[in-house]
Amino acid sequence: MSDLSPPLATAALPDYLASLNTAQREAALHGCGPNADAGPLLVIAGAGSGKTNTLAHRVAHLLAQGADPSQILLLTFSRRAADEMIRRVQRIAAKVSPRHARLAQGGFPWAGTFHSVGARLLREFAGRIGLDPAFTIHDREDSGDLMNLIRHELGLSAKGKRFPLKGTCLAIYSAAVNTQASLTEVLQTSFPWCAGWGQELRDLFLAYVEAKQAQQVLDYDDLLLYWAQMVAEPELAHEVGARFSHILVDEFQDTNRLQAGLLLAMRPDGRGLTVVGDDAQSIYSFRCATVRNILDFPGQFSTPARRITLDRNYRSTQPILAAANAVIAQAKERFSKDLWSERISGEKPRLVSLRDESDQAAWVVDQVLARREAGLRLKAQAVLFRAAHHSMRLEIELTRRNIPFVKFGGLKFLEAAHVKDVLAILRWTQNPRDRVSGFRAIQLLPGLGPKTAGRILDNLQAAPPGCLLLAEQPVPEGTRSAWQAFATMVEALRASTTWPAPIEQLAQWYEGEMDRLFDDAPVRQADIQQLARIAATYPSLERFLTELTLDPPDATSDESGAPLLDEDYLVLSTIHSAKGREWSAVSLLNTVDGCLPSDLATGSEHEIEEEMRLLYVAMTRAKDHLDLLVPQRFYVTGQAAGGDRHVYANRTRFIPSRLLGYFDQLSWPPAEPAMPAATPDPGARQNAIDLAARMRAMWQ
DNA sequence: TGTGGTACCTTTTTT
DNA sequence: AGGTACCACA
Repeated sequence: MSDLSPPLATAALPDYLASLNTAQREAALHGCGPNADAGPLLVIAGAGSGKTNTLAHRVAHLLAQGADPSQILLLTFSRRAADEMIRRVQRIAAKVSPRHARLAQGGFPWAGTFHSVGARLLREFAGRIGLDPAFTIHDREDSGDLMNLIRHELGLSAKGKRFPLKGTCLAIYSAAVNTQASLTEVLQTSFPWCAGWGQELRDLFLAYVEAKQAQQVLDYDDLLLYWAQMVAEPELAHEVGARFSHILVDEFQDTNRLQAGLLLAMRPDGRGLTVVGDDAQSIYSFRCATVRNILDFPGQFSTPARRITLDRNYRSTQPILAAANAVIAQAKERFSKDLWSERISGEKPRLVSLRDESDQAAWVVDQVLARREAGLRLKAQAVLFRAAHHSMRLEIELTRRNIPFVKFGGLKFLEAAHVKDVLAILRWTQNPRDRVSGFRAIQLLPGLGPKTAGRILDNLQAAPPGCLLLAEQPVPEGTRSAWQAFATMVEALRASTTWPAPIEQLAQWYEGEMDRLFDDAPVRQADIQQLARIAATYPSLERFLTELTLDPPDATSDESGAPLLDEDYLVLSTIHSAKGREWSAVSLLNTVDGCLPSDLATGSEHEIEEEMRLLYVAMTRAKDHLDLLVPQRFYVTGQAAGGDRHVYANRTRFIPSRLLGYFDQLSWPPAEPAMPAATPDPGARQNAIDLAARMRAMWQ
């Protein structure tokens, strides 16, 4: 190994680091070499500054220095980001030596999100912390259902509408956990309208926690919370920390206090700890992420962390960057850098005024096709938007004109009722104490509602464990035979030791019930088959359930299977889901006040600043072409088809007049003088509505 | 008492 | 596409 680490000052750099610039190289080499010390490192990496590449080089270099891949903890924002990182590490390692290439090929078992790594650690240490290693993981909806159940049991729903709804309760609970603040504090700062319910909420949360423990169920927050509690024990903290020679964290600006706390507990002196982030791209404060994590990081350790800034942008042309810099320069709390680029271009980003959302959709499609004619693949183009439903008109237009697209963000595969049904049965199979899943599963049968389901679950709970009396549960006469079939199937699933045979059996049973449960059963049936196919790629039921909950397939393409992946398609994405990605051409829909900033997020200065960062993130995704679209009119919902009630929208407040110089402005359709067509054209609108109806009719 | 149907509303961003 | 409120039927 010593021959791999000559004194850096005198030796030539290894070839595989030659492509990095000075700052990137310093980040990759930090703490390596004879006289260096591997103290904590903070990398401030601006948009498009080669952050992933730098981190990947650092990991590859650590391997070259003799680090063991199974001792590297690599925390990323999503499974996809982790995979991308590992692919690059493997490419770089291949340049180091065949031995290192093999080493990297073996994989990085501890690369993933905070939540999925937490789940792995907790299963492994379950015995030591009084947890059943077979615990199930509830997603947000499951957690909401359980919260609702408790809310009801405590009689809080009976007090009328004034008690917060389940979603709000869960949000309050989650905020308290993730910010590590007291309930009183959270209520005061974030939920002042619920402040009067402090004691009731405290009771509710206690009962919620007790229910989760009795059912051996963990929610998203628990994966972090149990992890944090585990490493709060010095002995366990040392043991867990010692498993990892290096800890690297990507997108550090989007971590919350709980996450920062557990890093610190595992690495009190910061040795071997690297965090990378960009305060200008912090867009997850609704998940309790705090920029303070980055700001406070250097000072947390006895020797302050080293700070390296990457401010050279390799992605965007200079005019795009100038506009983005001008937008983010308006931010009040801001502590870094202006990005610079050498990519000269005469093309400024465009600000396009359009009549309404239908024109916006038509215009975007025209532009996309024109660029494809000019040789730019659909895959190199993307359409971004603040909220998932903003792209609805565009999706209709794309479908009508036969242009393939993939949408990221918005409604998930796993949130569809039929997928949740199947998963609920599987979870109930794996963990009979999981009441939320059982509750949902039982009610799939005709004639069985909440009351009967509750009674059956009570009976099962009272019976000694392992006693199979599901089939004997009292159900109404008319349901008798259906119940027998259901009970037989569930018991067969429980007895099964093979995988994935059980899901085939379950899918078969469920498909038989679908005609009764849904009007549009045929469409949903395809999803069930897809789910079975996905399941078959996991080694066991437990792994399937855990990883599906924590790393759900996030694009429509993941659902519709492999065929699409080879084809060319346009990317539609929420700004949040576009994080870390880049395209040659980017169009941003609805760059108007009310959409960006969202009118639901203009309550505080804090929220407005975050909306501004969202615009910044969206703009910095573009390499060569950037269009910001400003539809002037929005038709009001809740009126007859073709109705003409509408509101006028203004350009986003984040691009005030004095910034207009950074953009080329144009209107579409171009004003046609002397043509009365500028007045509303009811015929055209009628057509648009008709198309929407035709889209629906395809599935009716 | 419990279930199932209908009408109406609302939909930020996500591990 | 889901949740909720309300009403009708077993």
